[in-house]
Amino acid sequence: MTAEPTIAESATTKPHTHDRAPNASGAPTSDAITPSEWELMRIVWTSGEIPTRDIIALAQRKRNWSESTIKTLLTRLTKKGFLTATARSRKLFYTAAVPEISAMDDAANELFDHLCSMKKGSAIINLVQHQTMKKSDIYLLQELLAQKLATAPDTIACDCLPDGMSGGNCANCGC
Amino acid sequence: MTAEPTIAESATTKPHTHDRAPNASGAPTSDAITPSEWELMRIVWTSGEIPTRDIIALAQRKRNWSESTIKTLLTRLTKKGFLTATARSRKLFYTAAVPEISAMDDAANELFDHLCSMKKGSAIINLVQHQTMKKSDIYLLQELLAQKLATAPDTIACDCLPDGMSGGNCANCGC
DNA sequence: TTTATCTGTTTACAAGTGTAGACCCTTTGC
DNA sequence: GCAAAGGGTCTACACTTGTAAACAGATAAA
Repeated sequence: MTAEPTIAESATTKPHTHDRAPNASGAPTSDAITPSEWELMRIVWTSGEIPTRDIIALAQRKRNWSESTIKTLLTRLTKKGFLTATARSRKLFYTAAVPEISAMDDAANELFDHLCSMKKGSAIINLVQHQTMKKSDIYLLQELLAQKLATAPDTIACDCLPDGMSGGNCANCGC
Repeated sequence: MTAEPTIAESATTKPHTHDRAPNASGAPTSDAITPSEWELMRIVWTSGEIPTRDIIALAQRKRNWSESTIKTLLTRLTKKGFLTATARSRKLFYTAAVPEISAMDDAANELFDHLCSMKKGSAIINLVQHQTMKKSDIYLLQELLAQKLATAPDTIACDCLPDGMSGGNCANCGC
C-alpha cells in the first residue's frame, strides 16, 4: 500500500438543530469556518498539500496553541468538509477542500446578509477605507462601480423592520 | 417615582476565558453581536426607544421565535452592552447603546482581519458585486478609490504564514 | 379581592467553539 | 527487542449561542 487513505474516514452525517445559513458556493454544506479555524485554513490554502507536523509548526508561530488544539481543529475542519486529509505513510496530509476565495466571499456575504440593506453601502465604504488594496484591485473595482452605477437605485429602503411595520417611525429613512 | 431604572441592574462583570477581539469603536468592550442578535439590534436601531412588547411583535414577524427567546436575547444584548434598558412604569424600554454604523463597521473589519491581506481586495470586489449600492454611495466610493489609488501599493504580500516561513512555497505569491 | 394577564428574571439544555490532556499504535534509536 | 518518539483518535470541559419553559411580582379585569 502506498497512498490509500488508511486513517480517518471522516464525514460524519450527524443531524444538527441550529439552522446556519447553508454554504453558497458549490462546496460543503456545513457549518462555517470559525475564527480559530481560519488561521489553519490560511496555512493550508497558502501551502498547498501539507502534513500535520508542518501545520502545527507554522500555526504555533502565530498562536499559543498546543499541538493537541491544532490537531483537534484540523479534525473539525475535515469533518466540516473544509479540509481533505489524505494518509500517506502513516501521516496525514491536508489539502483545502474549498477555494480560499469562495470561503472568503461566503463569509463576507453572510455577514452582509444581516446588515440593513440601506447601510450596506457605508459598510463597504468603511472596508475600502480601512483595508489596503493594491492598485490592480482598485482598478477592477472602479470598472465594476462604473458598470454598477448604470443600474444602481437612487435610494435603498431600510429593511430592518418587517414589511409595512415601520409606520413612518423608522429612525433611519422615516419609512 | 417616574423614570428611575427599577428593574434590571445589568452589567455582570464575569471573567471569561476566551479572548475574543476587543471591540474597536469607543463603545462596549464585550463579545460580538451574534447572528440572531443582529435581528433584534436592527429593530432597535431602526425604531429608536422601543418597549419589549413591540420588539417581540416585530421580531416574531420575521422569525419563529418564542416570546421567551426574544426576551433572553434582549437580556444578553443588554449584558453585552449593545442595548440599554430603561425601566419606565414597570416596563423595559430598549435603546441601542452603540451606533449601527459602528457595529457594522466593527463586524466587517473583524471579519476582514482574518482574511489573507493579499486577497482582501477580491473580497471587497465580491461584496460590491453582490450587494446593491445606491448611486450616492457609489459616488462616494469612487472618490475614495481615486484618493486611495495615489498611495496604493502595486502588490500586497500574502501574510498567511508567519514571517519568513513561506520559503518560496507560498501557493499564492510564491514568496 | 380574587384572578387572569403582562412582563421581567431564572433556569435549562443541546450543540458549537476554544483549548487541551489522555490514550494508543507504529516506527525508530539503542 | 525494548524504550522513546511521533502522530492519530478520544475524551474533557468551560463558555457561547440558539431556543424556550418555569417562575415571580405587579397590574388590570371581573
